[in-house]
This record gives sequence, C-alpha cells and structure tokens, in this order.
Amino acid sequence: MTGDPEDRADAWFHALADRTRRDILRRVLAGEHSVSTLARSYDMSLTAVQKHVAVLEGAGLITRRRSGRESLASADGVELRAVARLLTELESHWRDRITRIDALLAEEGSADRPPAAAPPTP
Amino acid sequence: MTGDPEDRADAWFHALADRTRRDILRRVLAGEHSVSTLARSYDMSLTAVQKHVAVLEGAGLITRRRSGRESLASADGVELRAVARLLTELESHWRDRITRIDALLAEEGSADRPPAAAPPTP
DNA sequence: ACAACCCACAACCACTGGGTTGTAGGTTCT
DNA sequence: AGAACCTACAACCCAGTGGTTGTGGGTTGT
Repeated sequence: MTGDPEDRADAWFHALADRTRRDILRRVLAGEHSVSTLARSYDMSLTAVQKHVAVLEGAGLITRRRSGRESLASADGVELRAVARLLTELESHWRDRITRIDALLAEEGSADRPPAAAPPTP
Repeated sequence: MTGDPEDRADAWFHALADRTRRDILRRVLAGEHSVSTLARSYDMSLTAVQKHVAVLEGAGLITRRRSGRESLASADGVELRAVARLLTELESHWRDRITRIDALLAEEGSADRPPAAAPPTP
C-alpha cells in the first residue's frame, strides 16, 4: 500500500469493477466466509476466487485471518464509506459550479434591477 | 447500454479506476471542456484523451455535444450520486449484520436476566 | 498413519486496456 | 481559397487482467 490517495482510488475502483468481486464483497460484508466456501458459489476455479479475494484484500476492502487450515475473509463497511466519500468529493466540483452560476445569475439580476435605496459599491 | 445494473456498475467502476479519467471527470464536473482543451492538460496524445472521454461517456458519467468543430464534454453529479448509492447499498449488507448481531446479544442478555414481571411468551 | 480437505504459488494463455502513430474529414479564420 | 484547428477512426504495441492447470504443504478427522 503506497498511501498515495490516487493509488488507493485506483485499487478501490479496480477492485470494484468486477462483478464477481462485488458479489464476494457483498457476502463477506454479511459475514465471515472461507475462500473455499466462497468458491463454491461461482462457476470458476478456486484459484480464480483466491485471486479475486487477494485483489479485494490488496485494495483494503476486506481483511483475512487464518483459522486452522482455512482463511476467513471478513469486511466492515468503513472502507466502502471512504470510497463513497471520494465520490461525494468529486461531485462537489459540480455543486461548486452550480453555486457559482447561481451567484452570477444573482449578480446579473441585481444589475438589471439595481437596489432602490443604497448603491452596491460603497 | 444494456440496462443491466451489473453491467452499469462494471462500466462505472472501470471508468473511475483510472486517475486520468477521474481528473477529466473533475474538470468536466466543474464546467464544459472541449476534448483538445482537456488534452492539453495531460502528458499524452490527444487520441488517448479522446478514448478516456469515450469511456466516461460510455459509462454515462459525462455527456457530449457538438459545437462547430469542437466537442464539448460536460457532466452533472447525478450519475455519481447513483454510484455512491450503490456503494451505500453494498455497505448496508454490513449494517444488517451488525444489527443482527446486536439483536442476538440482546436476546442472550434477556435469557441471562429474564424480565421480573411478565414472561416474554404470552 | 492415512485420507480428505483447504490454501498458496508458479506457469501458462487469451483477451482487454492504455498508449502510440498515421490518415482523413469537417470548421473556423484570414 | 488556403491555412490552422478540432475531432474521428484504424492499426498497431506492450503490459496487465482474468482465467486455467498443476504441484506442494499445512490441518483436520478417522
């Protein structure tokens, strides 16, 4: 993990950009699952599922602990909230524009119809 | 666009999984930009930027309109909110688990220390 | 001790993704 | 008309991704 926000975002979105991984994430968010248990749900080899789990783990979206011969994957929603927050920050660029446009319109409006009492520039 | 939610999610996250595309999205959310204007900001060919814009458009994250010889890209935050909503839905799996665990703990607690007055099963 | 099971890892393969260059067509400006 | 500009598209290259099989090692149950 490099710590660079852009790298983290790359890892997050890349991990989420596969439907199998999203499904694994759903299951794991609902409770701990072993890799082989997860693998039984998909029409692919165990190794493939292993790799998907590794990608999710590398992105910090899930964690694993060993219990005897099996490796249990679990996840909390905290990291997902971080991803959602990033999207909200992106969206704020748009909201900024909207408020900027509103400000312009208001200014224009006041230019067309100047205040009756005091002039705007003291 | 297939309309299948999983396909849409694939497209969304894949589009967001590239820092150049995220940056383009930021700029475009802040206001309309032509493709060549965008291209000037990056150390890559115009064609590469064109492709990035096409991916974002394919994912429904931005739209384009032609104005004379240039193609202006713009975006609103609505689609991004949809992505964030999807993440929140994923996270809800986790919250469900937490509330389930809380319920179990509460049940256990009441079994250890049953109510003094009325029995729980009427 | 042995079989059955779960996992890790290496090697390989087909396909996609991000990047390039080159060519060509429509627009704007002078 | 001609130059400069913006975009579109095809063809290609290389790296990475998602998938496979095979091997091997630790764990559990009989």
